[in-house]
Formats: sequence, C-alpha cells, structure tokens
Amino acid sequence: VMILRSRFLDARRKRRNFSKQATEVLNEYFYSHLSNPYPSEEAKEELAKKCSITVSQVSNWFGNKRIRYKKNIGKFQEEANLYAAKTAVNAAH
Amino acid sequence: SNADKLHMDPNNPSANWLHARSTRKKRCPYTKHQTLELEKEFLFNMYLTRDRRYEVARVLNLTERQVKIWFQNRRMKMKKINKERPKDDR
DNA sequence: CACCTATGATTTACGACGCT
DNA sequence: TAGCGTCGTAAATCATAGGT
Repeated sequence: VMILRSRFLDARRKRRNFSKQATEVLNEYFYSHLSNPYPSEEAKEELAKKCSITVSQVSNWFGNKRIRYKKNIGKFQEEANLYAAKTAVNAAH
Repeated sequence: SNADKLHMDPNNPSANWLHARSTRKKRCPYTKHQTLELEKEFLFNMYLTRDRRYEVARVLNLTERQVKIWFQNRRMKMKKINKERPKDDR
C-alpha cells in the first residue's frame, strides 16, 4: 500500500515550468521586497491566484528563489536590475 | 566565519533574511531501508511512544531526535497531501 | 541523440512558539 | 523546567524540463 502511495506521490514530481507571466509576477514581488522577501499567507494566496498556481507552489518558488539568489547574487544582478527598472516605471504611472 | 560576515554586510540584500545557524547538522538523506521502515511505523501509528521511538532509532541507527523530527515532518507532509486532495485519495 | 543547466518539488533539521 | 506538538523555513538533494 505504501509502495503504491509513494509511487503515486513520486508521479507528482512530474512538472511543467511556470508560465512566463507567472514568473514575471513572482519576480516582481521578489525584487520589490528584496529586503524581506517573505510574503504573508495572504500575499501568497494573492500571488497564487494571479499566477494560477497553488499556495504551496508559491512557497516553493520563494524558498528556491531566496536560496539560489543568496548563493549567487552576481548571477541574478541583471535580473534584479531589470525588475527594479520595471518597478520604477510602474511607480511612475 | 566568512558566511557570517556576508550576512552582516549591509550591502548584501540578504543580510537580514533568515539564516540557518552554522552549527546546524547537514541534511543527510536516509536510506531506502530507513525510509521504508519509518513509513511502516507511521502506518502503524502517526504518533510515537517513547519506547517505540527508542526501538525504531536503535534498529535504524538514527538518533531518537532524528526519529522524532522525521515523524513531525511526516505528519506535516500528510497534512499537505490531504489539503491538496480533499477528495478521493486513490 | 547525448549532455548540461535551470527549475520546481521533496527531504532533513531547526527556531520559534504553543500547550501541558 | 522538560518535552513533545505545529508551522514556516534553510539548505541540500532529487528528478525532470528544456535548451544546446
């Protein structure tokens, strides 16, 4: 029974990358909250809705993003500038 | 340590994020056998008695603390699974 | 096709806080 | 105070998606 269950659960590991739009939304939040990129439960629900993914997936995304960003800030510098500029433009409008 | 200094650097955006303490034990993936036995024990009872915890730890060569935490994590996993599939369950 | 890295999900190990 | 509970997370690892 547990074997079947674990096989079934492993199958969930099959995944598709998130849509470009969803990644945009998540990155915008991440880089505009860079000093404290820990969305509240409510913020996660809102992001999940905007991205058409689950709250758990939002949590996974932020967990992965925080670690990978911290591990190699340089690699993300270009991306950080891009979203910083985007946020500035949005604020100006 | 260097890692700690990096976390203290005010120019580092991640300076004020949460960080695992440097004394934390590195994650050590359990063997297939250990995991299978833990799952069987969990199937028998989701909560451990002190005696069962001692016995499971002894047989699998894990610490009682590791077994305790494994059960805590396993319960959270079960909760997540139930939450995401309120229906069927196979 | 083989090979390689990016990415989403899962697994250990805690810290913070709850309750008894 | 001891000690086990949950919740949210860090960090490592897994498994595959996707690109070259």
